[in-house]
Order: sequence, then C-alpha cells, then structure tokens
Amino acid sequence: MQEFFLFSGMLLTQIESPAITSGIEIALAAHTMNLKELSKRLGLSPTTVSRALNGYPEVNEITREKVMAAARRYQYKPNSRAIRLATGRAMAVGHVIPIATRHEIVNPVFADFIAGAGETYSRAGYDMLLSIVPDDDEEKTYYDLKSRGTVDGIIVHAPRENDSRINLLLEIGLPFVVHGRSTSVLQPYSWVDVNNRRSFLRATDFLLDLGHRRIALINGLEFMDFAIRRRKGYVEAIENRGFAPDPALMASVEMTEGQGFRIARAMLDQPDPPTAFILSSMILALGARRAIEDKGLKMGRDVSVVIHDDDLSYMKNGDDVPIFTATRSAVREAGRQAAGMLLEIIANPAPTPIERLMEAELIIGQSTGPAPHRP
Amino acid sequence: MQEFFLFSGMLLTQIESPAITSGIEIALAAHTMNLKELSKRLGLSPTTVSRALNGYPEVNEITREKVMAAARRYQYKPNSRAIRLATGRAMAVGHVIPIATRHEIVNPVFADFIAGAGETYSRAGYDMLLSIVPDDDEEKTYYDLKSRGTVDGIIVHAPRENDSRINLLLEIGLPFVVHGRSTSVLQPYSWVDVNNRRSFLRATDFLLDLGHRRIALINGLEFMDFAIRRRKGYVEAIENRGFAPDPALMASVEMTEGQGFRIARAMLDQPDPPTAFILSSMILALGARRAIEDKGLKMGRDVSVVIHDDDLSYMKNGDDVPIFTATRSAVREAGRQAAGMLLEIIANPAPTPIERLMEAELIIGQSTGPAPHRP
DNA sequence: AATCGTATTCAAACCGCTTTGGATGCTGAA
DNA sequence: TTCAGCATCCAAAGCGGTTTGAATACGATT
Repeated sequence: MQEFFLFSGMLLTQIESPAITSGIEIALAAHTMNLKELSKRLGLSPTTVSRALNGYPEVNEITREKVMAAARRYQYKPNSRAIRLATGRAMAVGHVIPIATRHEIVNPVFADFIAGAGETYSRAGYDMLLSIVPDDDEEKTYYDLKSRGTVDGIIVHAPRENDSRINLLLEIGLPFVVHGRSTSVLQPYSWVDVNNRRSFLRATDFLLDLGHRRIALINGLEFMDFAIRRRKGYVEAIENRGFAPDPALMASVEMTEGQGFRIARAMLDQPDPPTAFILSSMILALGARRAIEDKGLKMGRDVSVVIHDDDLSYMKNGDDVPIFTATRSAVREAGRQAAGMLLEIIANPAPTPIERLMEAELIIGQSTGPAPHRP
Repeated sequence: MQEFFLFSGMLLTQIESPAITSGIEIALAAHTMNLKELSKRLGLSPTTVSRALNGYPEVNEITREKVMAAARRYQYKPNSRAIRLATGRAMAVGHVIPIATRHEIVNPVFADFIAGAGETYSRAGYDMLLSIVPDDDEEKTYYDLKSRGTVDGIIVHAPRENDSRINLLLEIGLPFVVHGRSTSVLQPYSWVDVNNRRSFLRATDFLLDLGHRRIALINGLEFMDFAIRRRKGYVEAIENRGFAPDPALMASVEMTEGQGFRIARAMLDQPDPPTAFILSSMILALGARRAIEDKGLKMGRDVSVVIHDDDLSYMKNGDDVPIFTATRSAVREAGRQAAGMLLEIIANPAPTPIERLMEAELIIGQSTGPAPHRP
C-alpha cells in the first residue's frame, strides 16, 4: 500500500508516459479504483471528475464524455461510505421491527410491506436498514439511529393505540412515516393507513344485510391501533341497526391459525352460536375455517366468514375466485406509498405532514351467504 | 452554521472560562456533539478522546473516566458515517432478497430468518441491509454492494440448484454465507442448511412404516435446491423398500395455500389416490387439509399428512400438541447461525469455509396414522 | 487594445472519525 | 547525574468523496 502511493505519486509527474500508465492499469484496477486514481488516469482534477459524473453543468461536454467512458471502463463506483460522510446524508432508511418480548411473533405482513417499500428505495438509490428490536428498547434504537446519523428517516411499524414512539420521533426531529395511526397522539405526523373502521363497518353491514344477527369478531390484540379501529367499525355497524354487540362474540387474540381455531370453536360451542365471523386476518381465518369444518358445518352455507385480506403474496385469497369474502387492501402497495412519502419528506422537509388513507375494497367470495334459518 | 463554527473556534482559546462554556452547552448539545466538540470541552485532543472511548490502553484511567462521563453527559454518539469511512468497514451486512419477476412471491420464511439474523447483528453492532431485487439483476446488486463498500458481507437466500451467485461472490471476494446449498457448485463455500434429504427420507420412512404405500409428495418448485434434496430423500426412501416412486404422486409447485389445495384435490380424485401426503411447507398443508376435508375425509385417519415445518412464529404447528406430524427445523435459529458465521468470516477471513448442517427433528402430531385398509 | 463575462478547470478545505509517528515528562536503573 | 523506558498525550495524515473559492483562457464588447 505504501509502495502504491509512492508509485502513483510518481505518476502524477509523469502522466504523459503511456508506457508506464498502461502497465499499471490492470494491476491497480483490480484493487481500488477510486476518484483520485480515476482522475489521475484522466489527467484531470478530482473536482472535475466528480462534477462530470454527477452531472454538474460547469463541465465541458467533451470532458464529461471522456470521464464517463473512463468510469465505465475502469468500473469506477464511488465509495458509498465516503459519499455519505461528505454529503452528510445517510442515503438509507430504517425500518424498525419490534419483536414483542413476550411472544416472539414476527408480523407476517412485514415481508410484503417491506418488499413494496424496497422497490421504491432501490429506485431512488436508497438503502433499507432493518432493525429487529425487542420492543422495550425500541426508543433507544430510534435515538441512536438519529444521533449516529445512520439513516435519514424511518418507517414506524405496528403503532399502538397511544404510541410514544411518535412523540419521540417528533422531538428528536427524525423524519418518519407511520404505517398505521396512533389514535391518542394529538400532534400531526405523516402516515399511511387503511380505513380499518370503515372496512369493518362495511363488512359487518354486508353480513347484516345477508340477515346475520349473530356476527362474531375475532380481532387482533387490541393494544394495536388497527385492531381498535376495526372493532369500532364492527360495533358501529351493529349499533346502527339498533342491536347491541354481544361481548361473547368478540375476541381479541394473537393472529395465528391456532388462535383462530380455538376461538372459533369455542364460540361455535356456545348455546347461541354465531352464524357469521369477521376475522382480522387470513391466518386467523384458516383456523376458523378448520373449526367450522370440524363441527361438520360448511363455510358459506352454515357459517359465513369475512376476513380482512392484506393480499400477501404467499397467502393469496384464491387464485381466480376469492375463497373468502374480504376487505382487501394490498399491504405491498402501502409499503410503496409509505416509502415514497418518506423519501419525499426527507427531500424537502414538509411543512405539513402527509396523510394517506386507503380504502379497502369489499370483494365477495365463496365464504358468505344468507343467514341460515334458525331451527 | 457558519456562526456556530466561528463561535466554537473562539472556545478553543477561551477554554478555561467556565462561564462561557456552560452558557453554550445547551444550545450546542442539541445540535451536533461530535468528537471535536467533545474534546474541546474536555481540553483534550481528539486522539485521546477517541482512544479513551474505544478502550485503548495508552490512556490514563482517570482521563478515561472523565471522557466517558463527558460523553454520557453530552450524549455523544460517534457518527457512524465517519467511523465507516475512517475504518474502512461498513459495519453492515446485506441480505439480498430476490423477487421472482414472474410471480411476485416473497418467501414467507424470510421474516423469521431475518429476525434471527437481526438479533445476532444488533448484538455485534452491525446493521442489516435489505435489498429487494428482481432476480434478473441480482448479480449486479452484489457487484455494487461490493465495489461501493456498502456492506462487509452478504447472506445468500434461496439458492437454486446451480446458483451462479456463489461463483460470482467467490470471484469478487465478498464474504458470504448461503442459507441452503447449491448442489452443482463445486467450489467450497460457507453455508447453513437443514438436512433436507434426510428429513424427507425419514418422513417417508415414517409413513412407510405406518403401512402407507401411496405416498404423495407436494414439493416446492424444483429449481430451488432444497426442493431437489427433499425429493431425493423421498425417492430414496421409497426405493429402499423396493418400490418405485409414482410420478403421478409427485408435484412441484409454488408453496401457497391455493396450490396445496389444488394439487391435493387432483391427487385425491385419481383412481388410486394417495393415503398420505408429504408437504414441503405448512402453507401447502393448510390447502391440502382443506382438500382432504372437502372430500369428506379425515386427516390422520383416512389420509395422513407429514409436513416440513420451518417453525415460523406466526404459523405455529399447534400450540401444545402439534397438529401436523412434521420434520421441524427452526428457520429463525438458522438465521442466527448464518449471521454468526458471517460475522466470524468477516472478522477473520477463514482459510476454509464453514459448513453447518442442521438435522430436523421428526415430531409426531395428529395428522398421521396407520394406512387405512383398502376397500 | 483594454476590459469583461463566460466557460472550464483546479487547489484546498471539509465531512467526523481513526491511526501513525512523534513529543513530553517522569521514574528507576546504571 | 544520566539516560533508557514507560506512561500519556497530541499533531497531522489519512479514509474517499463533495464543495467552495479562485485561477485561467478565450471570445466578445467597447
């Protein structure tokens, strides 16, 4: 390395000797082709080369061509660490995935959300940083990310009803977009969310219109904001018709197949069982369907089921005809949107936060039908 | 900003005036507390402060205490961009997630694998970089990651039977660990894998021992290396008993619920239907179970099912008693292992690659039973 | 011919840290 | 008393880019 610098130092004064330069080309190209080297080869200053490559106007077009050609030829790629230090931008966005310390569940929608976001980032030349953090020291993570300058912004996942992370991020001034909302937070902030309340209101209405009166809700854990909103929609629809929601038909659980099965079975075993289920996820629904069929009932005839469908790529709701009637909202698209918004906010720190409310579409599948007549 | 620097320049000459320093403390602390500032406050050189914080021996313990205290007090966090440039290390690991351009499926095991890996990284102070890349320009991504110095190493996901990525990575000299293996690659490389062949051999053996003779295999797409190995194990077990595998009982599909349903139903509709299924994933199994029950058959009695269970956190195979008999291998643990190996390789580039073969355990659930007598 | 504006290029400072190669002062052996 | 050796500390040179503030050349203007 020492030698290398000495030698390249010599080159500086002997730049006109093609014999020497061409001799070294191969040996060095393999090692490190950096700006200094490249400009030396070109007989230009690093300033000009940098500008040529970055499209600044104050450089002769002919020179620019030459520089571009040389960059291609020597496969010059600017060192991202140097760029980051020099520009003061991290060119990276953080996704902090909390892992509930009690039950180590990784939310399955992350995969698709992140896939969507990733598309946006790579198009914009941004990196995506993933932090898997036990949910108790999540705030410390945000603080660190900010003060070490590792990222330019953050996506907040899985907001709770009153999520302290939002205030923290506002305080420390790290740009962020929330995937979802946090009801009790009063300060304005940017978010992308599905209209959960409305989705579940419509789903419930749909079932009510079919004549169902015993409609069960199997929801996600209700410290999560989305779950609260969904329950509100469900309750609202029932009360709109002058009925009272039955607590025995409302459950709030971890969204696994097993829980879906367990709760659905328990409800079906009640004296006055539900004739319809509304479920917060496809995975819950798979369990519920099992419970229904275990009881010798047929889904869509004896028991109706409506789900919320995040349209996960590996968990499609039927390939042609949807199996489940569902309120569908593609989480991947939400990922794209959130990422786009965040980059926008980073680029020009917005005066007013951006809010994007996506409506889920109600798609009719084979899992719903008119309420059966009571025996 | 201009002003700030001017002012802090004055401080240099007036360091002994506590009145002034304390006056500025708050105003500045909020903005940027960097090494230069911190050392100025301490009346020490950046060299010493840096060494004190990084635990170098050539610094007086009393000085070190003071430095540590000041760092805490001013909440000094070294800028990660600067560290990275200065040390030449990225302190980051890349996970390149290929998205099949045709069918945009995100492999659901990624979430848990990455959760496992993430634990290891954050303990070691490494960042995790996620690149979601259409699988056609995946190689370009690796090349970029290397030459821009964005990461110190890479985890290769979802290797195919003859995966060109491995040779590429060996060539460009970027440390990596493969999650899985690539049969046709001859050069040695580091990997973590489940013994897929053996798992499926045991699963098949188990069913054969129960008297099953018509055992169907619903496998993942067989350009994937793991799928090939699983099929080998299945075929081997059958041939070991002097039987011939029946192509009509072997399918290779995308691992979705829908495909599981479709293939299982088609097989059950054959004249000589299978009495048992071996399935490459839990999600396939959910579909197969639906097909079985749709036919009025009972899983575990009329039709046996064995699955491979990656032990995904949101897709547990029963909470107490396993629902499916399964060859289980926790993908999250694989993530931890792979990450650990990669960091090890980065720390001291190993002379010989590390290989870790994990055995899956066969757990007996409620989905298997003796082969029913033929009518 | 002198002056000016414009186009083009460059030297040097800077981003915020690490690390090399001395300095400095003090202790204890010769 | 002298000097090697050790403990501490520091100035300055990187790391590999970007960016500021000039310098230079040249055709156009007056």
